[in-house]
Amino acid sequence: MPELPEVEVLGRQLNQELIRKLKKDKKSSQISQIIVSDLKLRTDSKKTLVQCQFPVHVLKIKRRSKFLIFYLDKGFLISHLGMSGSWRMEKKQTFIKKKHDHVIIQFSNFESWIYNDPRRFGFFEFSLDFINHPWIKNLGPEPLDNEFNFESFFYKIKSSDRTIKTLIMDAKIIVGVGNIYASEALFMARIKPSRKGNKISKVEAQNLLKKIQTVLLEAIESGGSTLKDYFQLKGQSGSFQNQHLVYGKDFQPCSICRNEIKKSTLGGRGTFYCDHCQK
DNA sequence: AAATATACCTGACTGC
DNA sequence: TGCAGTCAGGTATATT
Repeated sequence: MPELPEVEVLGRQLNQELIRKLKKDKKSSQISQIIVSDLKLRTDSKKTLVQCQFPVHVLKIKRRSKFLIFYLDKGFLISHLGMSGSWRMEKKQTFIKKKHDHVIIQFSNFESWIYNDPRRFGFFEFSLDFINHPWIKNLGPEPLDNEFNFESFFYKIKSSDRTIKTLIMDAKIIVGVGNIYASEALFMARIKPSRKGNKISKVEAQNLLKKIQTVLLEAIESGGSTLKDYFQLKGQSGSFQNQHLVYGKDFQPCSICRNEIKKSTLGGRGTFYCDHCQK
């Protein structure tokens, strides 16, 4: 499900919730325990959690790439939603458990944050140092970072024989762009997804970066895209799916030229584009 | 070096 | 109704 905008929205909501907790009383941001189901996610969460000393306070929650990082007073919780993960909150100690609840963060005031993930492609680990965590340390730059280095981005593109869509979905080159927003940004930039990186001009790359940033920001504004599994903290859907221009629109008319939107496969992923508008 | 396949999973949907 | 096959917002690794 979740690409940068969806994770960002969730992170902001969790952080807001944390601020609300902190206003109430200090103890409400204190985690008393974390309960993990026996079914493994991508990795064995339990193995890493034995290092976590309870109780522990949550200080803030931030997104890095498609990961949510919970900053604790000692260490970090690192969460990734995979394809079908979601977080929800429960106010009461005795809440109704749902199928595929895999992680329960229980606070000292008995409120909980629960991670649910049918497909279990998600990821949840405790780590003393997230910067050097194997899944974090090789990540490329954030597209919405003011310090984003365009020259370095363009160098990686122009020196590659790979298709531009796989390049912008490569987290070593730029993080947060998944299968939906890659198709959307390329359409907005009028670039065919199958173009090779070394055939992209500097001006095109500049424009593409701008469109990536635009589409991500707009999606955040809309609360993300909800196709099926993505929900916000209190179960709300995002609405950006209503603004998709090409993703999932094969056989439908292009919003610009009215020719049929096409679907192909690149890097094993469904890819949507307008053959007429995108060069 | 890059494209492809495989692996990790469940669930929704299609066609017979 | 059931059963097989396909596909899905991700990512790492192995193989061609």
